[in-house]
Amino acid sequence: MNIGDVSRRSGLPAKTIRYYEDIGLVQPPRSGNGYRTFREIELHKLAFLGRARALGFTIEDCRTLLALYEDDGRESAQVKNVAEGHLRKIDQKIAQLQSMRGTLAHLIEECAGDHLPDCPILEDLAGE
Amino acid sequence: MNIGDVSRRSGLPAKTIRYYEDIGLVQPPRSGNGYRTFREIELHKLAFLGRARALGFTIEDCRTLLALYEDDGRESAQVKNVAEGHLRKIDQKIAQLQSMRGTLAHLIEECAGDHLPDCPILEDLAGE
DNA sequence: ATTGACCTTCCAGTAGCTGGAAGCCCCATG
DNA sequence: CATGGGGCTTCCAGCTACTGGAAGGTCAAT
Repeated sequence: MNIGDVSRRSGLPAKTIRYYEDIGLVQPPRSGNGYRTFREIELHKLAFLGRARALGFTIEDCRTLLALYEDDGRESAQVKNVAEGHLRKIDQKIAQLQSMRGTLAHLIEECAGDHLPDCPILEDLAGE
Repeated sequence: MNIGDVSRRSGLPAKTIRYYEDIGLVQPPRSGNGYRTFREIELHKLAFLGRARALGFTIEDCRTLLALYEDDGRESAQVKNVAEGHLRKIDQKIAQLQSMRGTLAHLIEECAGDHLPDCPILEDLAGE
């Protein structure tokens, strides 16, 4: 399998796959012409990475999760720990965005949005 | 006012203030020794930027908002338009995060988090 | 032989800073 | 007057996770 096939089958852009090789997440062997050749195992890892990234895990988290996945001696507590840490980060981000959203939506409501220059949004940003 | 004073009064790190000068958001004049000298107007702009950034506006949005703020001929509709665009982006991010959160929280619930290797989180990432 | 779709590497850029090095400047103290 | 400490300067590199593009090699079909 060349990179294009893997890209199609994993849903990851070829550029991303090369990048993942660069940072050591996958190690596809090379064939005589220098092309990367992917086996099912690499495809599987890339699909794993794609799903983990889709859940918002950082690359470093992905590296950890992949290592745990391949470690038969792992304890599910280790995995859960990584996931819980990530969940907390997500919750923080949601809270921050919702706080911004609240302020912003309020300001937008107050703003006439007409042809006149008076604008409560700018007034707020200017500190009244 | 030197950069340290402005940093204290605006709450922005000195590094950030220099960066904002770099990208043309403020233009503090220089005194004989090469130091930036800030007047009230620059401090005011920086505080404006700090508030806009705290609401999550991008630097480019900030640039636009600052220009509108300084333009007496503006129409509040222009400001509202920028704010509404930003609100939509925030809503998209919140939705995405909440979707991730949902999946992740579900997986975490399923995971025993004990000393055994069996882990539904990893199973899900591996595609079952 | 040539075309076109692949593949390769390498460099640069994205957003918004942040850290650190090397080196002036200014004021206060001894 | 020398020295020390804090503040200021510039410049370069690094962070996250890719993405775009250039220059060039490879392969299969016509």
